[in-house]
Amino acid sequence: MSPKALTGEELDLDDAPARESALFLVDGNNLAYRGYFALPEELATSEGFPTGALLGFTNMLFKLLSDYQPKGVAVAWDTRPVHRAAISEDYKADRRPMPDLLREQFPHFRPIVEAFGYRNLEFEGWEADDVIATLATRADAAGVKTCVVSTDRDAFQLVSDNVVLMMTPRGVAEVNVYTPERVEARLGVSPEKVPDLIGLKGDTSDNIPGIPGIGDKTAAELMIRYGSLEGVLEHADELSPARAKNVATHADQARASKVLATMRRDLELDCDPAALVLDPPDRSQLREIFRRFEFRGLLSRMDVLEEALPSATLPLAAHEGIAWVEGELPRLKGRVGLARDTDRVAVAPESGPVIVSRGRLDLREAEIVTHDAKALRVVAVEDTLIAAYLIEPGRAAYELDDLAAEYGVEVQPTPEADEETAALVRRAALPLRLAPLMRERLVERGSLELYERIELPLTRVLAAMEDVGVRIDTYRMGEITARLQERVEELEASAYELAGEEFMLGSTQQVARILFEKLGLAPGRKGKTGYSTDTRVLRTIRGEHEIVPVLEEWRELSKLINTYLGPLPSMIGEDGRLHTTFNQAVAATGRLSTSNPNLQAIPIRTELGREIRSAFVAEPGWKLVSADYSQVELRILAHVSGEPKLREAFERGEDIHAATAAEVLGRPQAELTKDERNIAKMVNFGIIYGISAFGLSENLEIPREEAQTYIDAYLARFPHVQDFIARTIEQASQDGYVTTLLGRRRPVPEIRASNRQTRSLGERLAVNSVMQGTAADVIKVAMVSVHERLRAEGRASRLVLQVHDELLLEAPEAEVPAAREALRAEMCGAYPLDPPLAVDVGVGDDWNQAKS
DNA sequence: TCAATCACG
DNA sequence: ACGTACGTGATTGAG
Repeated sequence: MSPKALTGEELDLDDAPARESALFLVDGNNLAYRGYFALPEELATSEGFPTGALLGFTNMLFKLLSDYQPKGVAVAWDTRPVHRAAISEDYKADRRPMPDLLREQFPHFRPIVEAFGYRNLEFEGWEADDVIATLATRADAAGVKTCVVSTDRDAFQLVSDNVVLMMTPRGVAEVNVYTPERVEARLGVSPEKVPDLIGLKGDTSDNIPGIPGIGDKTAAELMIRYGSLEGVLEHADELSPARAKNVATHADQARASKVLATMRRDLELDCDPAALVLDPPDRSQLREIFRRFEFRGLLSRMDVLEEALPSATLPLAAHEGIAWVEGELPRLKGRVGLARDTDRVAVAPESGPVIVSRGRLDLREAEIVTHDAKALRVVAVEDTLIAAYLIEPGRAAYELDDLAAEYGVEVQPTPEADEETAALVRRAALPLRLAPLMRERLVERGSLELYERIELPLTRVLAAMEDVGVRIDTYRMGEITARLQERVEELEASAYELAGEEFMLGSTQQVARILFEKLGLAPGRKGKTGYSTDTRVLRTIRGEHEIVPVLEEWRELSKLINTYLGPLPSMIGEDGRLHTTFNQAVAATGRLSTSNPNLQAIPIRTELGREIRSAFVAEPGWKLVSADYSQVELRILAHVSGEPKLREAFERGEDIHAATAAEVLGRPQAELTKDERNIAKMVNFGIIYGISAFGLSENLEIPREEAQTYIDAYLARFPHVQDFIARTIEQASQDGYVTTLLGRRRPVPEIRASNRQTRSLGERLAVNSVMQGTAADVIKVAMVSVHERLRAEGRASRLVLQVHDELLLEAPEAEVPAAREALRAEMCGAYPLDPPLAVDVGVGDDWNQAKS
């Protein structure tokens, strides 16, 4: 192929290819100069401020938004060109200084970019074209349709299947757009050969010498004949004698010119093209700018922008097909997305095809980015599940596809694969694209530390705990079950006899019918489906009929059998241990939860419950060590409120409920009755839960007025607590969220509801989340520290369970003292609270013993 | 699938 | 005059 039209005049260079572009990368300096030289120098405001360059520049930015529906626009600016200067000393020296008229206008370019909702990019030490080359290359690799806006001839080399080049041949009114075919038609060479071409012919505007006497035409002919600059130099002897001599003498200069003309495409810039998403244009700001610079034409066309609103997000493609790997062990490096299904793994590198393998992959040198690292049992540098949870705790699910849609991230479909494989590939590729966007959100929220220092490391700790499990004494459990089973049957028979009929004791509706209709007992509260028969109702009518205590006991026993004694033994693994699942992205407050089985709800409050708990045992020769925080939430309350009376009571090591009662009643602790202490205890709980008179009255089974007087008395005696509650509610109503001491944020939209009931709920949530959430933060820090300390000390001791304010550890007998100390020290030192954190540690052969 | 109940913190 | 204590998970019966 020969160069058809060296000027580009006869070529069709319409802008249709640019209309497919999602991302526009603009060389800011280039465009500023372009505007300056294209428009009359005397263009100025009525007060004489020059505006020519600004107008040309602004017209172009306006055109991008109005004509091309971009998803993202970034304008790159030169900084000191230290890197380029190192290659050619002349390069910098030869540059003309910026004309004064342009210099005056220069400070105004960046604010204009911002007003359009575009991004300004500047990277210390790099020029705009290198930045653009790097970003265009990354976008290309990711499959993002990109348009580079520059008149720099170097930029031709960036054109590819995904990248087009937009040039403004005269002024900025007209645009030419280059695809690879058009570049070849214009220059006679494909884009990747552009540096060779410029190396030969030079580029006066960029001070690249090339070979004197070789211009567009000759350079193109030579390139077509020999394929590359090196090829031309090698075969110089085949040329006419005069030209051969010329080429030979300037060979080095040509090689240097090629280097100069080669754009740096591999800068280590901290910038993801996917993050260059448009903000909506700031119309009032734009109007203000247009008015100030007297851009009347643009002002009158403002309405065009209304229709040109960009879609909110920049879709991004992440992979180029699939590479199948069988039986090998490829060693992967760098950031990779990772996903797994039942028998295959998929690994998505930043660019290039996704690897799908049935065999094992060597990921030791890879930085894994994934969704739910714990489930994959890998250590990840990014976990989009965890990040999404921190950004938005309390949502029902964190499906990768949902998140992708919400963040506007898309990956290339893989039509060559079956549905299952395509989904697997997608799950590997998506986290890689999502993670940087989520990271940005975490930074905005001040939750990055929480993410990196606590939640991410915690995934490994939890995985280890799940794997270890907890040993069950099945014999002891079977014994209890048999005993209870017998008793339950007795109770059932007895209940039928007392009721005069057989009925389902597990049916609240049938129980209600028996109690309140057939036997005529006084009904208590009612729910949606009828009268309640819950524990508290039964307790109040316990003396009224013999059947009631029977029902109460049946309830307790059947609960224990159905929820624990029955199911647990069948869930024990081959290792004789129970393996729970820790859920790190469920609780809105930041707490963990456990499921299958829920080992955070193992009984303890009743004697029978403690018996069940004693079936949780240590391995022979080992011990269970239990450490629980003493009144963490109230200590956190004392800390965040700064209430001296509360703080001092903790400092003195007092029984906090007794101390509260004594303070409120104004009497010495020694004189308090059990009831008085219990009331104070309930009030303390109430404060943590976000107190309400109704709630307290329900719980203490006292009139609401009385409950209110307790609350009033409490708040009067602890004014800092009252302040804290008021401040927290005020803050939450303002911000719509509350934050824990370690930067965990919980949105509380309820607090702005117009419905009073919902709003009250929001107030309670706000107050409670600060304390419950901070307590969750604290124990998570402790878990990571304990785990890492034990590993660093080379101990066999290991964490096995977490129950909100308690850590359970299993230790070989010889390690018990060290394990105890590790727990105590790391738990107390997890956060410098005032009053300080305190823990109670116990050791035993079973969980019940360890707790007493 | 929902409501009620109850195990835990 | 409302109707709530905060956070979980598992089981059961009812529709």
